[in-house]
Amino acid sequence: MTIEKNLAKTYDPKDFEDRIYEMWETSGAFRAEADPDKKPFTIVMPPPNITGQLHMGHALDQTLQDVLTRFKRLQGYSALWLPGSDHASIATEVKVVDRIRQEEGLEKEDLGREEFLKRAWAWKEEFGGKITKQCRKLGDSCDWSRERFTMDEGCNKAVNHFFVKLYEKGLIYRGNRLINWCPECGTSLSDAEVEHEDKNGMYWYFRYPAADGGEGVVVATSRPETIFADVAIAVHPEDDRYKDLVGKKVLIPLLNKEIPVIADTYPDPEKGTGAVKITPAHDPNDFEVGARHNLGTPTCIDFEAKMTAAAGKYEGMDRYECRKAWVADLEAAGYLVKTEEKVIPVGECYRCHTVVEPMLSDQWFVKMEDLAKPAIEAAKAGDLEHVPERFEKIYLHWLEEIRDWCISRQLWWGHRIPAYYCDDCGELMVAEEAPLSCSKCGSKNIRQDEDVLDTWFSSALWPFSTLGWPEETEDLKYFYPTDVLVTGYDIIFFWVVRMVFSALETTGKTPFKYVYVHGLVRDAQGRKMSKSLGNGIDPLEIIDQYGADALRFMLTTGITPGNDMRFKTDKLESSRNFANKLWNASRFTIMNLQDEEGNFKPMADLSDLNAAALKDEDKWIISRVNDAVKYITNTLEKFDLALAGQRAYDLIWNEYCDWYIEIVKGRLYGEDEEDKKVARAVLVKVLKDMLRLLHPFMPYITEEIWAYLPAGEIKADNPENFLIKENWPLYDEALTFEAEAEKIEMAMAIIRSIRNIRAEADAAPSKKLTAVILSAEGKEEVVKSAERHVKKLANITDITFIADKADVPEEVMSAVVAGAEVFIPLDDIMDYEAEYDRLTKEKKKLEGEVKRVVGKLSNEGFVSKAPEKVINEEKAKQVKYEEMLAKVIDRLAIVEKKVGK
RNA sequence: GGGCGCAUAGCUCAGCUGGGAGAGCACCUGCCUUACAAGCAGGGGGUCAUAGGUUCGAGCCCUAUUGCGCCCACCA
Repeated sequence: MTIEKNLAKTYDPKDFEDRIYEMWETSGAFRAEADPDKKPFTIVMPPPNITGQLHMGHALDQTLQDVLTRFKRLQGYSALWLPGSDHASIATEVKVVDRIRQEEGLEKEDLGREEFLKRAWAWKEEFGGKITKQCRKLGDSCDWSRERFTMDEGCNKAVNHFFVKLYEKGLIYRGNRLINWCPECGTSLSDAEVEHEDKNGMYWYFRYPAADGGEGVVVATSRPETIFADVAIAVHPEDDRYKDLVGKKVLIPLLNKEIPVIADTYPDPEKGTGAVKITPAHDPNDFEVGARHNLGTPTCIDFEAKMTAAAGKYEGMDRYECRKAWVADLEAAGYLVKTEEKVIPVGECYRCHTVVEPMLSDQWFVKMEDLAKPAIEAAKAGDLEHVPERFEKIYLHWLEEIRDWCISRQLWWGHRIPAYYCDDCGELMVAEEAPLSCSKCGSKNIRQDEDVLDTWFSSALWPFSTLGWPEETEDLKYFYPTDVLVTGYDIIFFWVVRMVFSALETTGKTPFKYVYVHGLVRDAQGRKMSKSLGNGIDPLEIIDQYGADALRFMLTTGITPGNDMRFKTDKLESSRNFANKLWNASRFTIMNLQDEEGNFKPMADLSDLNAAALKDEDKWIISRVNDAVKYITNTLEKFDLALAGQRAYDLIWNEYCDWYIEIVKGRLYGEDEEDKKVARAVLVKVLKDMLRLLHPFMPYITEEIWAYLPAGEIKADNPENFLIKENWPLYDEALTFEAEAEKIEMAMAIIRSIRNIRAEADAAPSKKLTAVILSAEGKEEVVKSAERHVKKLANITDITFIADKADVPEEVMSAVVAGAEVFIPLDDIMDYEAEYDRLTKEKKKLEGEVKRVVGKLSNEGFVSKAPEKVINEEKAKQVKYEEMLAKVIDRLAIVEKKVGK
């Protein structure tokens, strides 16, 4: 491969992003091995659904993971980011059913289970890999050689093993219970899969006349269509209004069926009429009451949400149509006492948003109480930490309130439940492998349970099933438990909670130490991105337009942990511009390293910084880098990526580009050959450190630039020299050069003040000026050291340093900085009005500062109670501001005369 | 019914354990200065939602209030 000598003129991420990704991948840079010489760092990727397209949520989620992985990899960890995808039982089945309907005009039942599954697998082969290909565009540095699928052989084995284990411990059971049923999807749902929404609804108050001809009782209901399955009316035992009715019978209106009035503590006398109709088959509370009183469980709604024969003439009607007709009939017959409009919380299927029907049905359940307890304790003991902390509350609350988990689904696509029934004797067998004959009667007529498992049952095992569990593999020993799980707050219940209790049950350890929770990416108006709104933004289009690095930087620096973010293009543009800035600064640096042939010129040896002939600005920028190293490392360790990224931005743009490069230009274009070697060496050293620091955020551009720098001895075909495998810079106390930094900061202050004077006095930047600088006592040397920089960066031809106020020339504009006073003679274009305005403004500002500081220091309470350090700082400020203020007032007196005020 | 988050510059948001209010974008002025106009230099702009409280000191801690948003909850 031939290498251009310098970077392309313009930054165009399309030129290199794909090429670099391929280079990383083929060279095995993402591969992580169980290396005993290194410490492990592990993240398992939340597996995207095979049905999905990569959306902004993935982009955020994955970029966060990639930043952490790359950071740890640079730090020398054996960093494993394990990718994969999820079979997404319901979602995929729906898609495949749709496809078969459209392409073949068939329903899944027409095909039969086996044929259907063939289609589903074909679908997976065809589209399942799409999303992982899209991940590569983002720059995800995951170990693709370990890519897994929640329904692959290993995962299936883990699922069966886990199921059998729980069954044998009595933690999985089969039961006939009320479950959440989605009539549209035709399957049961877990509690987590039901979304609650407040809807405008109605209470209907109906009279249930007494069987003996009395008035009976009035009952409120929001679901009149369930009346057909009423088995009793319940009242509170201490409710005096109904005392006489208890034990008697009332009639279901119109049906004239007798049901008893029972006493139970469930009804709340304050609510409704205090009397409640009991419909055990269609309401969870009623189910409990019914069970307590042995009332039976008649049904009036079927699995398609249609009325059963119990509804008489309404049989076959949709539940809501029936409601309308039935209420009308009741009203006509005079049973409707009143209605009341009311907001009613309704449970909906999280997939299709059909209103869920509580249905009595045979299902498999995980008994949660014993599993939840250790998961609660782990969080309380700190074995599991949520970032930000507040999400622990959500996690705990859910676990504390948890009810048994319904895990069977009436679907075909998924892990089939490893339970078998003997057709002859009805024996139930649960086993990892299908039994050949009945363990009880020996019959060969064995039939596997028809249902599949909740998708999340297999996802729950993801952190260890992907590493080989239930086998005790080397990988499992080395990489497990994982370090951090990165995910959105929206799936804490679905997934995080279940991973934790599953892991504690099987491996005895929390599956990860940290749960790093992020928010949602919303559109520019703050709305949730959704298919129905059509406001989703395709990450691939953004990458195409701005480059993956810009997108990544925007996503990772635009967030506050745990909070939602808005997707704004201005932030994206600013990220792209930042990449461009880095590109150009690098181009400048490389250009100055090379001779005409493009060979690198000699550079000073910086291995011993104290021995090297470093100038103030060299030491200053080295200090700044060192400071950034500390800050960025610390913030990344705390998962505060945004702060880390912003510090890198400041370092590169404000410190390196705006100041260091501008200062160092004079030396690069100068005569001192030895000093040029130093300048070049520092330029590269600092650039390389910056590239390392930025690499986790912007991996492509940093890797591309790296390949053009000397002494990585970058050969694009030598993977050992890739930036991705470099070392993270280390903070070094010895690299803080305070004295030199003070000098550079003085120069910067003086330069800024002169530029300000220029702007105020309309003196063009190209106009050459001279300056007179008066040093404060003790600051002479520091001020003098600014000469070279001020001349160069403020376009000053000559500077006179004075120590006596008497030497200040007559016709000047002036500015006060801490430790010095700057005077610019502007004889021909002197603008005293501007000068007057400026000084007045400056005076006001300083007066404010002085007032505040003096106020503080004259406050008895402050002086006696504030820490000494703070007091000393305030005292120093007082001296500084008073000195500056005095100077400004002096100047102002002179200028006032000039303008005649 | 329970819980949580947010309210800071025109916009989007930072602001770590309380100690001189910041960034990006937008805006105004001047610059094609030999890395970069996706740029450079300079500048304007904030009673940190409201009211109390704690403290020598509050954007930050406590209480209450208002507004917006989110989550949980077995829906008579």
